[in-house]
Amino acid sequence: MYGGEEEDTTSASTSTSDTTQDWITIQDSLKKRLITEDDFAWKLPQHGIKSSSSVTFAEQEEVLKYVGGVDVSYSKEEPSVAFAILVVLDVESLQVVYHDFSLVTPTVPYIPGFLAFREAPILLQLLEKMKDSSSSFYPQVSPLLVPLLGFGLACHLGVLADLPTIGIGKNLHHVDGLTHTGLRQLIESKENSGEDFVTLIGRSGFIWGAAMRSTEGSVKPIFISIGHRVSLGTAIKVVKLTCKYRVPEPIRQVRLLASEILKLNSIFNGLSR
DNA sequence: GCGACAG
DNA sequence: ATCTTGTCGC
Repeated sequence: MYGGEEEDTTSASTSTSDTTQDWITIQDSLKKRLITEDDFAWKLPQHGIKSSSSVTFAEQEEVLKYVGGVDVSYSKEEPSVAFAILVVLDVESLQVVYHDFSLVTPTVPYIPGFLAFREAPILLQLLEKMKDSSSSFYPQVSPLLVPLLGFGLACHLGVLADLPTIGIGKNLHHVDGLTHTGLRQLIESKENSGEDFVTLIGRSGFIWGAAMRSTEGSVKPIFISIGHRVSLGTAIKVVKLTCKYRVPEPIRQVRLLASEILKLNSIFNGLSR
């Protein structure tokens, strides 16, 4: 695409390029494969209760043990350098039991609304590499740091990897009538409901997700949305299990590893000039 | 009117 | 996204 075919960035963005048109088509086909209810073999771990005496068949079901965290981090100084990172945490100890990363050169541009086309393929590679190696730590579910969106990275990667995923946002996006003040009012009206989360329903009636106070002391909520193969109710329970601080541990740990890797990379660059 | 609009 | 030290507070 050369002269005269550039995207109009000055006026209202009603124009869409050929690539984004293709992406919309792909997105629509992935949407059809999205499963919005619980569809997995494991059950949530029992909290505290340990019956050593009576072990029934029901109790021998697979229990959730490994929760994944993925991220793509970009080097500021070197635009051709990025890292895709995967960690897996043991849900009981919240310790990292597996980590892997790959150096990637971003080729797909970042276009708002289409982040998944840039990041899902490289994250999928890490998951498939892990699956191919028959690692016993392969995640049973993975939260991803994404805001509440209709069909974002969490859904996109979930479908591609056929992995149960959960969307985690740190901020509220003003869509479908959801506003900061509206949320504030909703929280106040539900203050004595005994729940530590509120369900976010848009003007259209669509359930976008939930806002949850993830830690006792935290004022600012996190925003939980459906990814693939996990219902909102289950998503909330899984997130609660992994919240030591406001941001769920799998995401916090993958971000910590990301900053370490970027730091080392920048030191390495510094030595060679 | 301006800014913000996942990274 | 990426860049950041110390500092305040529980």
